[in-house]
Amino acid sequence: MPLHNADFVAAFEEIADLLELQGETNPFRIRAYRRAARNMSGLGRDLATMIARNEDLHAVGGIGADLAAKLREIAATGTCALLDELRHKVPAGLPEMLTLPGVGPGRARMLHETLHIDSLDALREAASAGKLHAVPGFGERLESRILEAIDARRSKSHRFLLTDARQNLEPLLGWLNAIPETVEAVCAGSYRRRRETVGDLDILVTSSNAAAVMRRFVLYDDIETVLARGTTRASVVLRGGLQVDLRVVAPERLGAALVYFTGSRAHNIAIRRIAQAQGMKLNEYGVYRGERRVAGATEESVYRSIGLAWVPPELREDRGEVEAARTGRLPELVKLGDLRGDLHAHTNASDGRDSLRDMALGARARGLRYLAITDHSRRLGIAHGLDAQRLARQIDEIDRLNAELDRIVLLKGVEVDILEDGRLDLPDDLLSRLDIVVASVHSHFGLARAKQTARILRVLDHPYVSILGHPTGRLLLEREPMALDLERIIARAAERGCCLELNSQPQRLDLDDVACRAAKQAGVLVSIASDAHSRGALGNLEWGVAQARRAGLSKVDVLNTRPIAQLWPLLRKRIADDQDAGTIDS
DNA sequence: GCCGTTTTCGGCCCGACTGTTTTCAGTCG
Repeated sequence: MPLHNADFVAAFEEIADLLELQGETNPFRIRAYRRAARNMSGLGRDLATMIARNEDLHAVGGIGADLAAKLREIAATGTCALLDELRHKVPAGLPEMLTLPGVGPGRARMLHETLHIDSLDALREAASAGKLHAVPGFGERLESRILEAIDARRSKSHRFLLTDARQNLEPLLGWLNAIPETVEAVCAGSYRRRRETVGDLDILVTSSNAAAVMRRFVLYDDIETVLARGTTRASVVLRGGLQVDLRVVAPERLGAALVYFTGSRAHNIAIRRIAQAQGMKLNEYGVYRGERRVAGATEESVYRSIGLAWVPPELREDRGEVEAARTGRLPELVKLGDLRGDLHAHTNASDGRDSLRDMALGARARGLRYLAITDHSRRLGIAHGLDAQRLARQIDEIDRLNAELDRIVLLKGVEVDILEDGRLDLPDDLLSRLDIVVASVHSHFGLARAKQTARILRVLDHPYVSILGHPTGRLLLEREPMALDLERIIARAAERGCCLELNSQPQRLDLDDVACRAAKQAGVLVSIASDAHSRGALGNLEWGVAQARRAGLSKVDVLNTRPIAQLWPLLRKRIADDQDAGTIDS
């Protein structure tokens, strides 16, 4: 049973947690495991394969001889001696206590030593019996906060889709900007980096009167709990369960504060080390050489002062962007305005809400020059999928509309279902009449990895498939991605000239940023597609573009940045290749 | 435990806030 990158990451994270709980005195040893885990999770290559091929793991970053040996041990046995030993030493149940606010390794250890608490249940019981506040380092307030956190944990998930975050964010920014003492309120944090889900909102307010802003902030109607409140910083929880961290800074420090508050933590650490190496100090107030402040008003000034180009927020994950910023090799990221069209949309012929015409006009209103109509195929009964006759009629209808409409072209397409064995849900002679075929999985998500991979590889080999739709089938916060060997799929897509979709529905964002980066490196074009089921949902493209930017994609890496004339050969390339090879009749 | 414009040994990001304390450790971002 080959392990996945997530398994190696989990093992190292667990080692780090257990080392902390065990009272490891060298914090840098713990940090080494966490850093290696983070690098592995953003790798975009299959670690088990790298290990099997005896490749140099040093390239992952943060992995030396010792950690490399542990990875090989884990690959071979599923675990390693150190992990086993630590699990034996540290009571099970202590690691999950680390996830509670206010409980770190020190207090978790203390709880176990004094009250023999070794699970959340035991902790809850002790807290509600009032036994906690007698423990050194604990008091009544911490006791009740822990109790609340355990109960809240049971009812709420703690990450949010970007769209849900935005619904909370916009009115709150409005409220903050309406405070007279506010110069400007802006969003930072993982939302600004457009991570696919966010755990909280980080908001930065510039003002020369922090106290006044703080007083007004905590009066915001939607606040359920105030977790912390200081002179320049506060944390609250909104009614929907979303945490908001607010920071007030002087206007002339906005740049440094934005860098600091946008993160990621890993990126911040990386750039602070660079500052330090040059004899400077970087914090949320500015860049300092000795006592002298040399930068901080703008983000550009902060990066420039330590010899870096400004890094777009989406790239700030310490995945190579710092080195790229140092050497002038940052990619020019794709922008929403670069998209010339959209290659995945539905109408009311299947499960969409709007008509062909409305979808066409909606796309045109957004400045798009083409829109592929890709309704579902017959197999997806629940979506009223099209059979051969209905699809043939839709093709004629699109021809009529195209003759009538200007400044927008509809492409004739389908989102054809991938059957369990990798065959498609519509006959080849019909698919051959279409401009574009998006093939997607909507069933049998649970196949074993080898079988699922073979299923998808078969699809990529199909002569009429232009794009693999939402390749992993994941639904954020709901459904895990299918078990797939993405490295092989990307390699095959490259070989066959097939494109991969970055589905822009905020609950999909599929492929993710790491896989899109791997696709780019393999030379596979990515289709940023709305998968809109209504005219309004064409706006999904914004979310997809953000993930593409996180992946470091440029305009040239994205299929649908091309004008329509350049699109045809890319959609039909493999048919041409196969015709050249004589495998298909002209 | 990693790693090197400085270093093969000695560094390893930096500051705010809380709670429990009477000066600071632990936690968090």
